[in-house]
Amino acid sequence: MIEFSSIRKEGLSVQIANAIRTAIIDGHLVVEERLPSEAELSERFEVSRSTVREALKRLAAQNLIRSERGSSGGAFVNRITHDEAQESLVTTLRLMIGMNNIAFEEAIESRFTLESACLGLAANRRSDDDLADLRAELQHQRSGSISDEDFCASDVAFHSIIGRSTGNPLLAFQMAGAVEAMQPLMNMLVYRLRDRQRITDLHAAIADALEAKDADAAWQHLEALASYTRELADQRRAPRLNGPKVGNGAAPEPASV
Amino acid sequence: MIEFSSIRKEGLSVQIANAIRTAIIDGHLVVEERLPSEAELSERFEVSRSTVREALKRLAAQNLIRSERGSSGGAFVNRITHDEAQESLVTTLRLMIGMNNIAFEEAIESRFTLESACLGLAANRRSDDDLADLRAELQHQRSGSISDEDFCASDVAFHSIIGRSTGNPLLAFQMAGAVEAMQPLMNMLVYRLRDRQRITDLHAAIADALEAKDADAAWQHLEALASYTRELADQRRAPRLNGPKVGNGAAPEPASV
DNA sequence: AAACATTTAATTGTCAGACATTTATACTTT
DNA sequence: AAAGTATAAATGTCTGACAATTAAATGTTT
Repeated sequence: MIEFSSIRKEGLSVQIANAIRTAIIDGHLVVEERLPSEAELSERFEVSRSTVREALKRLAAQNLIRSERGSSGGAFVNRITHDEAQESLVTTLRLMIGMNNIAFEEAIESRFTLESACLGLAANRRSDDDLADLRAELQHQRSGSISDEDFCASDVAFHSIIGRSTGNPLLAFQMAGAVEAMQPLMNMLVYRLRDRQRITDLHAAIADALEAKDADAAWQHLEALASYTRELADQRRAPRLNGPKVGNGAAPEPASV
Repeated sequence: MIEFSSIRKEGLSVQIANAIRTAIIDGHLVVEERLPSEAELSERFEVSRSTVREALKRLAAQNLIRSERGSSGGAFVNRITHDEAQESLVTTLRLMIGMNNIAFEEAIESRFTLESACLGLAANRRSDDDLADLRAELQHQRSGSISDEDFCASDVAFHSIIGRSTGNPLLAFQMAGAVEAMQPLMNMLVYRLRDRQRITDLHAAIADALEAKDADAAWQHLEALASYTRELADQRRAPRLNGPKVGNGAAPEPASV
């Protein structure tokens, strides 16, 4: 184990959390290594066990460590899973969108910009498996019986697969995170049946272009999809201007479609 | 305030944290709203104060809430600042890179792919202020006296400004996060003086292209920068194969396959 | 009456010690 | 040898107390 230097100002638990976090990120504590027990840490830092615990909870919330109970238990440096990382990414992006006056148009633009960058790579690299996955989602979307929620989920999946098709796990990660983070926004759009049809057709066109490894065509159809999304967003807003004032603004969900 | 439904399995503090987190993300608790005091929460959830505290610490670690002391203190739903969000993004990306076998090439590709997407927008939208900021960083990079660390920091700043030049705060956010997250990787590259010169020249070429609003030229120079970065990375690795064993071995680890 | 000082109340931060729960290991019994 | 049992070590939770901080109420002086 390493020596933690002593502590001075600001909340004790915060300082302890920072000390350990730094040790992890700087690599002094490697993945799966076990930290000293809470009792030992509290002696080492000369604080009570509760204080150490609060520090550990902070780190656990960031997925940096994981606590196991029992005789050979303790706190271990966590090998973060892809899912945990993605959840964390999504949370961060959503907070960023929700609390920093990000306009709907900006969010859409950011997402489609990222996706169009992915498309360039995906068109050259997509595997047959990727293509099959895309087709599977398309079929799902075409089945008229699925709910709005399922349609949106399938939409998220479709675009995540495009990210995956780049063959670059980091790009796939960012792409999937962005798409999922914006799902609540997309959910606000009313998907009438006709809209679904149009969207699914554009998805199909993109899949075709990827199959043909035709990046230009893929871009063109993605651009069409982006415009159409903006159009739907405008439609949803414009009529309201003359209509009755919207009660909440947050939860649209017009009764039934 | 809202009613929290009662709790059953899994760690109590985790459940409580989840309950409150959900309330925040779903908008039942709005920004700057004050949560009940720890004492009240512990009554409401029928757990001890320590348990509630650990839950709150978890949320605080995710920047979801902030605790203030004193008479009118308490836990408040946090309006996350841009910097906090970015720090969180950077941490997540770094964990993802460090713990999920992301190759150097993949990281570089992801970063330059994102940046090239930004360049297209930035070429049309960059303000004169953005341009001035880019020039300022260039001048800084040209002053031969700065340290390696400062050079890297300026490099990060330069590319973040490109993200900002898109005029899209969300893209800027993602771009800055990606660049900063990869700084440790870039730092591994030895920057000889000649390298710096070359890099700065390419930066200047990009800035010129942005000034001329010439997206194609900007892409071309960014591509050159990407290639050069890959080249440096290769140089750094290849000679080692015949040389003495590397002390640390933090990155490679092909030892056993 | 206004400015300043003091007390008070509410709230989070920390501490200490106890008990409950979980889990691996060592031991005992069959 | 296998199965069951005790044991020890660790985290999870509870309880109650005190310290530190802050805002507001209260009191005091000019």
